[in-house]
Amino acid sequence: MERASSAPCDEQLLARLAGRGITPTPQRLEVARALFGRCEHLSAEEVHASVNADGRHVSRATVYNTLGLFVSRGLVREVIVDPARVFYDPNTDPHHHFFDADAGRLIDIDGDNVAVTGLPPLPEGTELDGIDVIVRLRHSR
Amino acid sequence: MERASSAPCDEQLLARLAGRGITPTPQRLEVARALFGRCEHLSAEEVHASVNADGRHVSRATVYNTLGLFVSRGLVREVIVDPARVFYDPNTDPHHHFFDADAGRLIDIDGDNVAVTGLPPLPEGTELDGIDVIVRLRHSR
DNA sequence: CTAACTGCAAACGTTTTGCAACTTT
DNA sequence: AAAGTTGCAAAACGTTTGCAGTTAG
Repeated sequence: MERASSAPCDEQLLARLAGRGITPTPQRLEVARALFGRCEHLSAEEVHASVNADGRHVSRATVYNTLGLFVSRGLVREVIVDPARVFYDPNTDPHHHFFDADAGRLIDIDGDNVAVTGLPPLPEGTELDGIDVIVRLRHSR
Repeated sequence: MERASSAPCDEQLLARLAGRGITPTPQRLEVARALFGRCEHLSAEEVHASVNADGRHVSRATVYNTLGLFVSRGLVREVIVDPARVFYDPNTDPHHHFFDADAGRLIDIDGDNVAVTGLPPLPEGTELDGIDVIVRLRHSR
Protein backbone atom coordinates (compact mmCIF):
# COMPACT_ATOMS: atom_id res chain seq x y z
CA MET A 1 0.00 0.00 0.00
CA GLU A 2 1.59 3.18 -1.04
CA ARG A 3 0.32 6.64 -0.60
CA ALA A 4 2.67 9.48 -1.18
CA SER A 5 1.82 11.11 2.12
CA SER A 6 1.98 8.18 4.47
CA ALA A 7 4.86 6.34 2.81
CA PRO A 8 7.20 8.79 1.16
CA CYS A 9 9.51 7.16 -1.34
CA ASP A 10 13.21 6.99 -0.79
CA GLU A 11 13.90 9.89 -3.09
CA GLN A 12 11.87 12.18 -0.90
CA LEU A 13 13.65 10.91 2.17
CA LEU A 14 17.03 11.27 0.52
CA ALA A 15 16.21 14.84 -0.37
CA ARG A 16 15.10 15.48 3.16
CA LEU A 17 18.37 14.16 4.59
CA ALA A 18 20.41 15.99 1.98
CA GLY A 19 18.63 19.23 2.84
CA ARG A 20 19.96 18.94 6.37
CA GLY A 21 23.44 17.86 5.34
CA ILE A 22 22.98 14.33 6.64
CA THR A 23 24.94 11.63 4.84
CA PRO A 24 22.42 9.05 3.82
CA THR A 25 23.14 5.50 4.86
CA PRO A 26 20.89 2.47 4.67
CA GLN A 27 20.37 2.58 8.43
CA ARG A 28 19.48 6.25 8.45
CA LEU A 29 17.03 5.68 5.64
CA GLU A 30 15.42 2.93 7.67
CA VAL A 31 15.03 5.21 10.63
CA ALA A 32 13.71 8.01 8.44
CA ARG A 33 11.23 5.62 6.88
CA ALA A 34 10.00 4.56 10.30
CA LEU A 35 9.48 8.17 11.34
CA PHE A 36 8.09 9.68 8.14
CA GLY A 37 6.32 6.60 6.88
CA ARG A 38 3.57 6.90 9.43
CA CYS A 39 1.79 9.72 11.18
CA GLU A 40 2.72 8.69 14.65
CA HIS A 41 4.98 9.82 17.40
CA LEU A 42 7.45 7.07 18.07
CA SER A 43 9.75 6.46 20.96
CA ALA A 44 13.32 5.41 20.30
CA GLU A 45 12.47 1.86 21.26
CA GLU A 46 9.51 1.89 18.91
CA VAL A 47 11.68 3.12 16.07
CA HIS A 48 14.14 0.37 16.85
CA ALA A 49 11.37 -2.22 16.87
CA SER A 50 9.84 -0.86 13.70
CA VAL A 51 13.13 -0.85 11.84
CA ASN A 52 13.85 -4.39 12.89
CA ALA A 53 10.36 -5.71 12.24
CA ASP A 54 10.56 -6.16 8.51
CA GLY A 55 13.46 -8.56 8.49
CA ARG A 56 16.13 -5.91 8.42
CA HIS A 57 18.39 -5.05 11.29
CA VAL A 58 19.73 -1.83 12.71
CA SER A 59 21.42 -1.86 16.08
CA ARG A 60 20.10 -0.03 19.07
CA ALA A 61 23.16 2.20 19.23
CA THR A 62 22.72 3.25 15.63
CA VAL A 63 19.05 4.00 16.12
CA TYR A 64 19.82 6.19 19.11
CA ASN A 65 22.73 7.86 17.32
CA THR A 66 20.59 8.49 14.29
CA LEU A 67 17.70 9.92 16.27
CA GLY A 68 20.11 12.22 18.06
CA LEU A 69 21.56 13.29 14.74
CA PHE A 70 18.12 13.94 13.27
CA VAL A 71 17.15 16.06 16.26
CA SER A 72 20.37 18.06 16.16
CA ARG A 73 19.79 18.78 12.49
CA GLY A 74 16.18 19.72 13.00
CA LEU A 75 14.79 16.87 10.94
CA VAL A 76 12.60 15.66 13.76
CA ARG A 77 11.62 17.07 17.08
CA GLU A 78 11.99 15.64 20.52
CA VAL A 79 8.92 15.73 22.74
CA ILE A 80 9.39 14.99 26.39
CA VAL A 81 6.16 14.25 28.18
CA ASP A 82 6.85 11.02 29.98
CA PRO A 83 9.96 10.22 31.96
CA ALA A 84 9.90 6.72 30.57
CA ARG A 85 10.27 7.76 26.99
CA VAL A 86 11.10 10.52 24.61
CA PHE A 87 8.91 10.77 21.55
CA TYR A 88 10.23 11.74 18.16
CA ASP A 89 7.93 13.87 16.09
CA PRO A 90 8.45 14.13 12.35
CA ASN A 91 6.36 17.29 12.33
CA THR A 92 8.78 20.16 12.81
CA ASP A 93 6.29 22.96 12.22
CA PRO A 94 5.54 24.94 15.36
CA HIS A 95 2.85 22.99 17.13
CA HIS A 96 1.88 21.62 20.50
CA HIS A 97 0.54 18.40 21.97
CA PHE A 98 -2.25 16.70 23.73
CA PHE A 99 -0.83 13.98 25.92
CA ASP A 100 -3.03 11.18 27.07
CA ALA A 101 -0.94 9.57 29.77
CA ASP A 102 -3.39 6.72 30.35
CA ALA A 103 -3.08 5.63 26.76
CA GLY A 104 0.51 6.81 26.28
CA ARG A 105 -0.74 8.73 23.29
CA LEU A 106 0.48 12.01 21.90
CA ILE A 107 -1.63 14.08 19.51
CA ASP A 108 -0.49 17.13 17.58
CA ILE A 109 -2.15 20.47 18.08
CA ASP A 110 -1.64 22.76 15.14
CA GLY A 111 0.41 25.76 16.21
CA ASP A 112 -1.24 28.35 14.01
CA ASN A 113 -4.06 29.26 16.33
CA VAL A 114 -2.36 28.71 19.63
CA ALA A 115 -0.84 31.66 21.41
CA VAL A 116 0.88 31.90 24.75
CA THR A 117 0.69 35.37 26.22
CA GLY A 118 1.89 37.02 29.37
CA LEU A 119 5.28 35.37 29.62
CA PRO A 120 7.88 37.27 31.62
CA PRO A 121 11.21 38.29 30.06
CA LEU A 122 13.77 35.52 29.70
CA PRO A 123 16.42 35.16 32.38
CA GLU A 124 19.74 36.93 31.76
CA GLY A 125 22.11 35.24 29.39
CA THR A 126 19.52 32.96 27.85
CA GLU A 127 17.64 32.93 24.62
CA LEU A 128 14.49 31.21 23.53
CA ASP A 129 14.88 27.68 22.28
CA GLY A 130 11.19 26.93 21.91
CA ILE A 131 7.91 26.74 23.73
CA ASP A 132 6.19 23.44 24.37
CA VAL A 133 2.57 23.47 25.37
CA ILE A 134 1.47 20.12 26.71
CA VAL A 135 -2.21 19.67 27.33
CA ARG A 136 -2.45 16.72 29.66
CA LEU A 137 -5.57 14.64 29.37
CA ARG A 138 -7.21 12.05 31.51
CA HIS A 139 -9.96 9.68 30.51
CA SER A 140 -13.38 10.85 31.59
CA ARG A 141 -15.30 8.22 33.50
CA MET B 1 1.23 35.73 53.24
CA GLU B 2 2.99 34.22 56.20
CA ARG B 3 6.68 34.05 56.03
CA ALA B 4 8.09 30.90 57.49
CA SER B 5 8.20 29.92 53.83
CA SER B 6 11.77 28.80 53.47
CA ALA B 7 11.82 26.57 56.54
CA PRO B 8 8.34 25.65 57.60
CA CYS B 9 8.18 24.03 60.98
CA ASP B 10 6.99 20.49 61.43
CA GLU B 11 3.55 21.56 62.55
CA GLN B 12 2.93 23.22 59.23
CA LEU B 13 4.17 20.16 57.40
CA LEU B 14 2.07 17.88 59.54
CA ALA B 15 -0.97 19.99 58.78
CA ARG B 16 -0.15 19.87 55.12
CA LEU B 17 0.08 16.08 55.12
CA ALA B 18 -3.05 15.76 57.23
CA GLY B 19 -4.91 17.99 54.82
CA ARG B 20 -4.28 15.46 52.09
CA GLY B 21 -5.02 12.45 54.23
CA ILE B 22 -1.42 11.31 54.35
CA THR B 23 -0.35 9.40 57.45
CA PRO B 24 2.66 11.24 58.76
CA THR B 25 5.75 9.16 59.35
CA PRO B 26 9.27 10.34 60.15
CA GLN B 27 10.39 9.46 56.62
CA ARG B 28 7.55 11.34 54.98
CA LEU B 29 8.30 14.34 57.11
CA GLU B 30 11.90 14.21 55.99
CA VAL B 31 10.86 14.16 52.37
CA ALA B 32 8.36 16.95 52.94
CA ARG B 33 11.05 19.00 54.67
CA ALA B 34 13.39 18.53 51.73
CA LEU B 35 10.73 19.69 49.29
CA PHE B 36 9.13 22.52 51.23
CA GLY B 37 12.18 23.65 53.11
CA ARG B 38 13.74 25.21 50.06
CA CYS B 39 12.45 26.97 46.99
CA GLU B 40 13.91 24.58 44.50
CA HIS B 41 12.76 21.93 42.14
CA LEU B 42 14.33 18.69 43.19
CA SER B 43 14.70 15.41 41.39
CA ALA B 44 13.99 12.20 43.27
CA GLU B 45 17.70 11.56 43.60
CA GLU B 46 18.24 15.05 44.97
CA VAL B 47 15.50 14.53 47.53
CA HIS B 48 17.14 11.27 48.47
CA ALA B 49 20.51 12.94 48.80
CA SER B 50 19.08 15.85 50.74
CA VAL B 51 17.24 13.63 53.17
CA ASN B 52 20.34 11.56 53.77
CA ALA B 53 22.73 14.49 54.03
CA ASP B 54 22.04 15.55 57.57
CA GLY B 55 22.93 12.28 59.22
CA ARG B 56 19.50 10.75 58.86
CA HIS B 57 18.63 7.96 56.53
CA VAL B 58 15.66 7.18 54.34
CA SER B 59 15.91 4.46 51.77
CA ARG B 60 15.67 5.08 48.07
CA ALA B 61 12.53 2.97 47.78
CA THR B 62 10.80 4.97 50.48
CA VAL B 63 11.76 8.27 48.88
CA TYR B 64 10.33 7.15 45.56
CA ASN B 65 7.22 5.73 47.21
CA THR B 66 6.72 8.91 49.17
CA LEU B 67 7.16 11.17 46.17
CA GLY B 68 4.66 9.08 44.25
CA LEU B 69 2.26 9.32 47.16
CA PHE B 70 2.67 13.08 47.41
CA VAL B 71 2.03 13.51 43.69
CA SER B 72 -1.05 11.30 43.76
CA ARG B 73 -2.45 13.35 46.64
CA GLY B 74 -1.65 16.65 44.97
CA LEU B 75 0.85 17.77 47.56
CA VAL B 76 3.56 18.32 45.00
CA ARG B 77 3.60 18.43 41.26
CA GLU B 78 5.61 16.40 38.82
CA VAL B 79 7.37 18.32 36.09
CA ILE B 80 8.73 16.34 33.20
CA VAL B 81 11.17 18.29 31.07
CA ASP B 82 14.14 16.02 30.86
CA PRO B 83 14.00 12.33 30.10
CA ALA B 84 16.75 11.74 32.61
CA ARG B 85 14.81 13.00 35.56
CA VAL B 86 11.49 14.06 36.90
CA PHE B 87 11.41 17.20 38.99
CA TYR B 88 9.14 17.63 41.99
CA ASP B 89 7.69 21.06 42.45
CA PRO B 90 6.27 22.03 45.84
CA ASN B 91 4.38 24.86 44.15
CA THR B 92 0.99 23.47 43.23
CA ASP B 93 -0.54 26.76 42.10
CA PRO B 94 -1.13 26.94 38.37
CA HIS B 95 2.15 28.01 36.87
CA HIS B 96 4.61 27.19 34.15
CA HIS B 97 8.33 26.77 33.70
CA PHE B 98 11.45 28.02 32.09
CA PHE B 99 13.77 25.11 31.49
CA ASP B 100 17.44 25.70 30.96
CA ALA B 101 18.60 22.35 29.66
CA ASP B 102 22.26 23.35 29.62
CA ALA B 103 22.18 24.07 33.31
CA GLY B 104 19.52 21.52 34.18
CA ARG B 105 17.64 24.34 35.85
CA LEU B 106 13.93 24.83 36.16
CA ILE B 107 12.43 28.21 37.00
CA ASP B 108 8.80 28.91 37.87
CA ILE B 109 6.72 31.25 35.77
CA ASP B 110 3.79 32.61 37.68
CA GLY B 111 0.58 31.43 36.08
CA ASP B 112 -1.51 34.51 36.71
CA ASN B 113 -0.52 36.42 33.61
CA VAL B 114 0.03 33.54 31.27
CA ALA B 115 -2.75 32.52 28.94
CA VAL B 116 -2.88 29.87 26.28
CA THR B 117 -5.47 30.62 23.62
CA GLY B 118 -6.64 28.93 20.48
CA LEU B 119 -6.60 25.36 21.70
CA PRO B 120 -8.89 22.98 19.85
CA PRO B 121 -11.57 21.00 21.70
CA LEU B 122 -10.34 18.01 23.66
CA PRO B 123 -10.49 14.59 22.03
CA GLU B 124 -13.61 12.47 22.73
CA GLY B 125 -13.70 10.76 26.07
CA THR B 126 -11.01 12.85 27.66
CA GLU B 127 -10.97 15.67 30.12
CA LEU B 128 -8.40 18.26 30.95
CA ASP B 129 -5.79 17.25 33.48
CA GLY B 130 -3.64 20.34 33.17
CA ILE B 131 -1.64 22.46 30.81
CA ASP B 132 2.13 22.63 31.03
CA VAL B 133 3.90 25.43 29.25
CA ILE B 134 7.61 24.79 29.04
CA VAL B 135 9.74 27.62 27.75
CA ARG B 136 12.98 26.00 26.72
CA LEU B 137 16.06 28.18 27.00
CA ARG B 138 19.52 27.94 25.64
CA HIS B 139 22.53 29.95 26.70
CA SER B 140 23.06 32.89 24.38
CA ARG B 141 26.16 32.98 22.19
C1' DC C 1 44.69 6.73 4.33
C1' DT C 2 41.48 8.95 6.78
C1' DA C 3 37.19 10.00 8.41
C1' DA C 4 32.73 8.53 9.14
C1' DC C 5 29.68 5.00 10.39
C1' DT C 6 27.98 0.66 12.49
C1' DG C 7 27.25 -3.11 15.87
C1' DC C 8 27.90 -5.55 19.93
C1' DA C 9 28.01 -5.75 24.63
C1' DA C 10 28.83 -3.60 28.72
C1' DA C 11 27.94 0.30 31.52
C1' DC C 12 25.01 3.91 33.30
C1' DG C 13 21.47 6.39 36.04
C1' DT C 14 16.84 6.45 37.31
C1' DT C 15 13.02 4.09 38.82
C1' DT C 16 10.47 -0.17 40.24
C1' DT C 17 9.83 -4.46 42.54
C1' DG C 18 10.05 -8.62 45.78
C1' DC C 19 10.10 -9.61 50.11
C1' DA C 20 11.20 -9.83 54.95
C1' DA C 21 11.02 -6.97 59.05
C1' DC C 22 8.92 -3.67 61.73
C1' DT C 23 5.07 -0.59 63.52
C1' DT C 24 0.60 0.53 64.75
C1' DT C 25 -4.00 -0.78 65.92
C1' DA D 1 -3.66 -10.78 63.61
C1' DA D 2 -4.32 -7.25 59.96
C1' DA D 3 -2.99 -3.28 57.64
C1' DG D 4 0.34 -0.12 56.56
C1' DT D 5 5.12 1.24 56.21
C1' DT D 6 10.05 0.66 55.60
C1' DG D 7 14.65 -0.98 53.90
C1' DC D 8 17.64 -3.74 51.33
C1' DA D 9 19.07 -5.64 47.29
C1' DA D 10 18.11 -6.95 42.86
C1' DA D 11 15.89 -6.15 38.69
C1' DA D 12 14.09 -3.50 35.02
C1' DC D 13 14.00 0.18 31.89
C1' DG D 14 15.59 3.42 28.45
C1' DT D 15 19.75 5.31 27.07
C1' DT D 16 24.86 5.98 26.44
C1' DT D 17 29.50 4.56 25.76
C1' DG D 18 33.90 1.96 24.46
C1' DC D 19 35.83 -0.06 21.07
C1' DA D 20 36.75 -3.08 17.27
C1' DG D 21 35.40 -3.79 12.62
C1' DT D 22 33.50 -1.89 8.28
C1' DT D 23 32.56 1.26 4.72
C1' DA D 24 33.01 5.54 1.95
C1' DG D 25 35.60 9.19 0.01
